[in-house]
Amino acid sequence: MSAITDNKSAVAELFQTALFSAFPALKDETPPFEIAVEKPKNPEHGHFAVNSALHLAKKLGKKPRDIAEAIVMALPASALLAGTPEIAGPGFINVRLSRAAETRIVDAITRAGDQFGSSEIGKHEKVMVEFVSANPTGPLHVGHGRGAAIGDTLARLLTSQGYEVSREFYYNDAGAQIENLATSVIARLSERAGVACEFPEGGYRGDYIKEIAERYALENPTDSLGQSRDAVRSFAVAALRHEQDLDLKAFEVAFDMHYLESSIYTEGLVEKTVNHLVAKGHTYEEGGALWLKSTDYGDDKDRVMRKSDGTYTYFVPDIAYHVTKWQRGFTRAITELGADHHGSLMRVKAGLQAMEMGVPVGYPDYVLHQMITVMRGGVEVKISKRAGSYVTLRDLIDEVGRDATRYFFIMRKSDSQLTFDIDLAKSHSEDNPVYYVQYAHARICRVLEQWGGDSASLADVDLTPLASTYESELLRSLADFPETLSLATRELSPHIVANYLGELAAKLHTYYNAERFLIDDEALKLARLALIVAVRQVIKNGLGVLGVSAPEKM
RNA sequence: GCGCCCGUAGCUCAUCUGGAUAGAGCACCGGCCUUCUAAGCCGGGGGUAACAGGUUCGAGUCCUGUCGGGCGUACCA
Repeated sequence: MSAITDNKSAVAELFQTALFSAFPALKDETPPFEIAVEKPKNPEHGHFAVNSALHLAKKLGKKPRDIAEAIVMALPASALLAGTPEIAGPGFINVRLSRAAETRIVDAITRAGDQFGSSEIGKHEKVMVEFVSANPTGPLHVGHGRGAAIGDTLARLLTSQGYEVSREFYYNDAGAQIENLATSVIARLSERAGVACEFPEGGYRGDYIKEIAERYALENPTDSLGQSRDAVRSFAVAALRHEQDLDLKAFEVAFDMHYLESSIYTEGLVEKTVNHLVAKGHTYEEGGALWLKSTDYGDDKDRVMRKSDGTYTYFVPDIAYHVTKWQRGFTRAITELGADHHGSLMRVKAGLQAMEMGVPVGYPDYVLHQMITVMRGGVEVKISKRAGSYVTLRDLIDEVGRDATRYFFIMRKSDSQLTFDIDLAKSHSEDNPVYYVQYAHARICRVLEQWGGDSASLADVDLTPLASTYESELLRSLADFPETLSLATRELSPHIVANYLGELAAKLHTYYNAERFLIDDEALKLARLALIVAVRQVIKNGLGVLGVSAPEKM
């Protein structure tokens, strides 16, 4: 529980008392009318605003301003408030906190430290975040990178809010893509051995296929033509999985579980799922195929589950996989995908409902991310040498670093398109949003270093000397941090955290440039240092949620 | 055709469960280096929130329609 939540709910409680004493009849309503306290955008409107007078105007048949006045008159005395709240505009009541109430947030941050901003909202509910889930058919590309950054940040957010989080990677290691991979490697093996062969239509053409063929031939001299298709296939999959693991490690994204699509087949879950759906009566046969009546559950057309040739379409294992999530006890599941997969959402949700096994409507939550355009020197970069047709995650990490890559991937709403400007991500200037935030952290470290005292000794400093508008602005922002995290978690929107940090850093830089910290007035100096130590803590916690480091020097 | 997402300053984007005069940065214009980092600061111009309706005391935000952009819409995975 943070101090500002205390302030906000304390203000709400105060006004609730006043409201009921001014208009006792409201208490008898079911449910009783509740005061809503909000934070005005404009600082001139105080710390909090109460707009209940506007809501109640019609109900009470009075003018909003008269109602507001009656409420203010009925307010009990409180140390929380600075002066009498004023009535403004059409009937807003603007509340200003006393200095003591306003600065409480600094103590709260000091006490909570790295835990500041976390909560128990999740009540240890088990939630699975599935993300990346790339086919092991090539190096990870920038889209996977965006998915990795978003998924991992969501997992961190959920953890901070008291959920029990499990990260999972779903490997599509079965099916046509994998056969295509094997075919491509075999073609390169033939080529390498000087055997004439046509490269397969739609095969993977990146240089990495040649590398794999080269290694396979070296390690399997008796099969340098790749005549053992099974051996080639498993060699290639293992090699690419290993490479993807290394990329993710460099990105500092770790998974608790890798779920193999092939295990869905080997464990017979496909048949089990189909039989279950048939038994529940949600299927029919037509044209030799077995169809799911997904239109009964909101899909725009029915879907084939078993083709007339007897094989299953891909979405059956998708359903079976999501069933396992539910059966493994994940009462919440988040599936992070590229937006080009959005066609499968409705089918999976429909399939899960048709299973009639108590899965809540809307399960799982989908978070989709839009395409990325990579820019360098003002022109779009489309190709990496190794992968051939796309830019790899590794290219970005190697060129701009993990911190900038992660930050850039999450700083925009995931469902809007992202332009990744490599020059910007590398630059050490305020234009670079990551640099700007990290620099704020380093700058505070620098001031403390110059001061030379022990920052732990600032814990009990008297904060009442803080009086400038810069300081009020910072206090206000600090108080917003817990809500920012809970909002970002609720909305499954990591970019909210990045936006917050950008604003906090801007306020810090403005403060830094306007006021001096190392001054002769000892009381004011210590108060200011205590404030910026709190700012540093919040920046560190915020960057931690994004998986970005908070450097002490830059 | 149908479904999903998007449309806010010249550009990139904010605007928290509907609130008060829609905000930042870049770019542009004008000032500031004897300073804890000029890797910076201060000031200025710039808007019919795609468009048209509706709900509301109040709409960029919710609903409907139109236009524009992206993606999807296989007995492909």
